[in-house]
Order: sequence, then structure tokens, then C-alpha cells
Amino acid sequence: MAVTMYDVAARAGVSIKTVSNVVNGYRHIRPETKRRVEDAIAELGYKVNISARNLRQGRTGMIGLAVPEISLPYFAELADSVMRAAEARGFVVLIEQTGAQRDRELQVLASNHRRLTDGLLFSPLELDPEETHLLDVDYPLVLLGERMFGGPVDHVTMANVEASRAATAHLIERGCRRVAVIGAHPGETMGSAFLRLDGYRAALADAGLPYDPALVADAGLWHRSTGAAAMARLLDSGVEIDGVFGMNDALALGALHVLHTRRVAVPEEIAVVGFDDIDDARYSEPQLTSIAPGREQIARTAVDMLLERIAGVDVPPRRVVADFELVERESSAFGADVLR
Amino acid sequence: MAVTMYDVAARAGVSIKTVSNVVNGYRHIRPETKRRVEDAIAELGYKVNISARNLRQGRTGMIGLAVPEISLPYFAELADSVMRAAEARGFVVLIEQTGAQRDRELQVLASNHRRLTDGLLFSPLELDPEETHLLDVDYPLVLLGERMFGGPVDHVTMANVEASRAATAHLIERGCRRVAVIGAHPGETMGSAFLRLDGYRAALADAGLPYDPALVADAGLWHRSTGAAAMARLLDSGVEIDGVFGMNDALALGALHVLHTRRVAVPEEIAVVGFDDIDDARYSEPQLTSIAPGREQIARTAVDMLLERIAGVDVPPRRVVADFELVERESSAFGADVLR
DNA sequence: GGCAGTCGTTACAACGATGTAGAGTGAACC
DNA sequence: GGTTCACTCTACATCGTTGTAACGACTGCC
Repeated sequence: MAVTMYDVAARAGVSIKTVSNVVNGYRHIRPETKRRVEDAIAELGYKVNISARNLRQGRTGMIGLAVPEISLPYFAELADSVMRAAEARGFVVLIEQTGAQRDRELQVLASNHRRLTDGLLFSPLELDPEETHLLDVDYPLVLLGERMFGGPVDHVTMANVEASRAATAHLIERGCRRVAVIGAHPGETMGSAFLRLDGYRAALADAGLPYDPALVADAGLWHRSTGAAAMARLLDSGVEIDGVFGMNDALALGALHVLHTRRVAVPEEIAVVGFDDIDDARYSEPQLTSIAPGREQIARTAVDMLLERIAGVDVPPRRVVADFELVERESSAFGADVLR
Repeated sequence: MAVTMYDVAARAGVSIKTVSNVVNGYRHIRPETKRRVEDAIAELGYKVNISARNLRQGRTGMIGLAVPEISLPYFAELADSVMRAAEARGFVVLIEQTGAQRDRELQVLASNHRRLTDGLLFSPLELDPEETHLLDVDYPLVLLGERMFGGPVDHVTMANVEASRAATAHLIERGCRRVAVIGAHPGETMGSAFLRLDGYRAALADAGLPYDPALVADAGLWHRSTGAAAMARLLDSGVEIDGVFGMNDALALGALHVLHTRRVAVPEEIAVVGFDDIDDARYSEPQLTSIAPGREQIARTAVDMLLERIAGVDVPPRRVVADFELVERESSAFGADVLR
């Protein structure tokens, strides 16, 4: 059937180990021998059997990336960054979706695919922050995102609290006094929702503004639709609002949609800030001010950490917080410079 | 190091082949034996070594999916659908990005990863329609998208011409007489851009309307930004326009953005229709009328075809055209029902 | 000229699973 | 009562590669 090293070796008149050596770039080979082997490889169209190599080496050259949903823009862009970073280091990425379902997250951790990958980048949404024992696995693991940061594993995270604080402070500096926030997960004491709410409250406190629960809108899934629904609820409640902090861009874009529909001027009547700086933020109407959470840096750092673990580096669990940046656009601009 | 079948066999007091039989659900095993093996597996935490199984069986249980860019919404949603379809059939998907670069597309076809997957779903953008010989590969291959449909392989495609015709006809029915189209690739004689332009022209002809090249806007990459730029060019050109057909939703959404900025009423002054029905189409302002191209059906069909090829089905190349649907929303509605 | 060290190559075992062939039971059949 | 058959299990070879050990040839050095 398929061409193997034996075929190449026979054709080139050398041993299979020499073929292997050529394929793997072993130094000490006579140029003449190398040429003969390479010719034979080309003539026969030989390709290394990766399964055999994997078995022999005990590695697969693949890493897993488990995210809630690949079609959520943030995770699509994260996956993109991770794939590029991994590829640059000679690794392939196997993407898995958890659908933000607890049982699927558990499955991902224990699945057979773990024997197929050398390690896992895992962005959990539903696992309980206290279940850190679940993360005590026998393969290299690096966490992404905000949950369970007390766990026994490496963790790459964004500066949720600080960035939310900066986003909220930005609105306050622009003159907002009644800043609503969309995306809260009531009852949680960890995770992005909790942390971003924390940053929001900190900014209010910094400015000496009161915290008003009526300005906090829940949203389980962080989609445009839930953001739109939350914004509608806020408006219908009659509470006074002059600024909105969306815990992610999808929520904020959903909110923008409702504000537009209801003929509320943005940013004049209500200014809006999002979080994630997805590509769409540049193309909304008005363009959305957002927090760029350092996605490239997160991807690179996480891949590097994972590959270090795979290589056997044995140091205590590390935690990296990526740099963020507030990207100011129209949705929070004030005055004559609002529209070009 | 890792637990192998030998360890399990020793513990259960059976041969490794019996362990293998239990793991693989072989029928003729005494319940007592089966229990002992399963207990041993549980106690030792044994997991099958997939690399070894792959080597022995000559299959990997993985299929490749090569798309231009995972962060383009259409492809993110397609990847989602493909992963679900594959998973339901016991396969894992390995995603690769070509970045819509010709050399990367060639690479994907010849890459070592092909020995890692049992087959490939390939959505080419840049390969020349005449280079069908490039697709004469020695592994199962199913094409997605519109290019190279004369090739020697299975192909799953959307009804580009018919759907574009329907989209354009929809605008004409709504009263448009000067329908612009955004996304053309001048010089091409195949591919989505060519086909969708074809459908556009067919609809004009059906309605007895003239084809005016001044209404055709080129856009290499189908992004929001290029759609916005093309719309701006159309408006600046001074040509009369009362309808816009965006060859995909990103282009149409970019166009909407510009129309909004320029204070052009949609749909009253210019009606807009997109193509792909991505999630965002529901959340734009106004909501975007679009063509739903049958993504789920495409994913399911393509995966099924590929798995058939992998299983060895030997029939002539097949071509499947998915069903489409026009989803009417605000951007092409007329009259009092425009806004809720 | 002898010794050490490098170079180029080879033979062989090993990675961990599964396919094949067949051995040993016991039940069913004529 | 012997033959057949189904059942249960085992021994062994095998998938295609790479790591290890080792061998002969050559170089450089004293």
C-alpha cells in the first residue's frame, strides 16, 4: 500500500535508519548518501507516517484547545491566534467545543482525545471555581480565562478587574454619572462576570459614585441577543442611565442595537463601552469603544507555557495577566468630534 | 510511565488481547472476565493509546477542515456545523487555515498533516479552476465552496447562481430598478464572485432591466471593511442606486455601515440584501435580509460523503447543491412595517 | 605506528495497540 | 459416542517509525 521507509531504503541502497536520519535532519550523513535518499523519497513520493512516529516518540505534535463556542467572535479570534502561535512552534491545534456545558467541560478534561494531544489549553466557563481537584490531571494543562484561578495549573488571564475599572472610569471621565453594566452573573463569586463587575464597582468607588443594583443587568450567555434583551429591560425599567458598560462586545453591540432602535443617541444621551475589541467593534454604528485584552499576547503566552510543560519544565503553577488597552471610538466620544 | 494494556492484563489475570477485546466491545467475553478487566481498567485509570491504535489500524479518526480564515463568521459557523456532524459520527476535526493564500492552499493539500487525517474537507479560494490535477490526491477529499467544480472529486456547494438571482429578484420585486452589487472579482470565470454576479445578471435579465457595469463594485476580500469601502466608492461615483446586493453578509453589513454614516435611509432610499445569513445579520441596524445557504446541510452532507470515501465507497465524483432560503428582514422591507 | 576521537552507517529492539490463527472448553446434534 | 459448532481466550506477529549500541573507516596527534 503506502510507501514506507523500507521502500525508500531499498531504492537508495541504505538502511531504514539512514532514511530516518535524513528525514530528521541528522547531521552526520555523507552528502552523496543524503542526495540518494532524497531522490528516492521524491521518486516514490514517500511521506512519514505520523502515527508511527507518534507512537515511537510518545508525542503527537498536537495540542488541544477547548473553548465554549468557536463561532463566538472572541473565541474564533483567540483560536486563530492560538493556531498561529502553535504553528510557529511546529504544533497543530485540535479545537473542541464545550458549548458552555458543564458535562461537556468535564468530558473534555477526561476525554480520549487527551491521549491524542500532548497538552490542553482550556477555557472553562461552567466548572465550579472550587473544584480545582478536577484540574489535577496527568497531562500538561494551561487554563485560559478567569475561572478557577486558584487551581494547581498554569493560568493565562486578562486583567479583568483593572480593565473593567478603566472602561468604567473612562465613561465617568466623559461625564457619565449613571453607568449601567450588562452581563452580570448573579450568585457567582468568580469568573469574568464577577471580576468585571468588581472592576465596575471599583471605578464607581474611585469616583465617589454610589453603586445602584438597578443599573446592573444580568445576562447568562454573552451574546448580542442577550445584550439587546438586557438593554431593553434597563430602558423599560425607567431607571436613569447615561452610560453602559457591556461586559463583552457582543453584549455592547446588542445594547447599541436596541439604543438605535429606540432612537436614543449614542454617545450623546448614553455612551457605551464594550470589552474584547473584536473586529466588529470597528464596524458598528457608532463604532464601539472597547477594551483590547491582549489576545495575541494571551495566545502566545499560553502556547509557550504549555509547550514548556510538555517539554517537562517543572516549576510551580504560574499566572500571567496580559496587558490591556482602552480603544476609544465613537460610542464614548463626546462633543463635535463624534462623527467624522 | 503510562498504563498500558499489559498492566491491565496483569492485574485482571488475562491476556492483553482480552483487554483489547473488552475495550473494543467484542461480543464473546464471559461477563465475569469482562467485569474483572473493567475493574482493572478503572483501578489503574487506563486509557487507550490512540497513536498505537492509529498505527495498527491505519486510520486516525480525524478529518481535516481547511478554510480561509476561522474568524470569518461564515467559516466559524461552518466549522461549528462540521465539528458537530463529525462528532456525531465518531470523528474529530482538525482545522487548518489557508489565509486565502495560494501557497498555503497548496501546502494544505500536500502537507504532512494529511497522514494525520483520514480525509480532508477543503474550501479553496485561490486555486485556479483549471488546476484540477492538483486535486488528484491519494486520500479522500471533498470540496466545499464554488471553485473548481469540474474537478475529479466530490463537491458540496451552495446554489450560488439561483440564490443570488433570488436575492436580486427580491430587491426588484420591492421596486428597486438600480440595483448595485458588491464583491465582484473582475477577471475570474469561476468561484462564488463569478457565480453570484451571474445570478445577479440573470435576475436583471428576467426583469428586463439593463446591466450597468457602473453598479458593480469590486471587493477582493469579503470583509466588512472592503464592503464599506466599496459602498463609499459607489456613493461617491454619483451613480443612481436604490438597492444593494452584497455578495456576502460582511460586505452587506459594511455597506449598511456606510449608508448609515452618510444618512441614507435603509430600506427607504436604498434597500440591502446580503448572503450567508450569519448570526450578525439578525443584529444589524436595520436587520439584514439575507440568503440562508443551508450551512447545516452542507456540513452534514460533506462529512457524510467524506466518511463514505474513507470507508472505501467507490463511485464517480458527486456534486451536491444545498437548498437555500431567502430570509426577509428590515433592510429590504418597504412601507410602514419597516420598524417594529 | 599506535591510540583516541570523530564520522557514517547499520542491526535490532522498542513504542502499544490489533489481526490472525488456533487451542481448549462445553453444548448440540445425529 | 463421535462430530460439529459456538464460545472464550491466548500466543504471536505486525503496523512504521526512532533510540541505542556498536562497528568499521578515517583523521589527527604524539
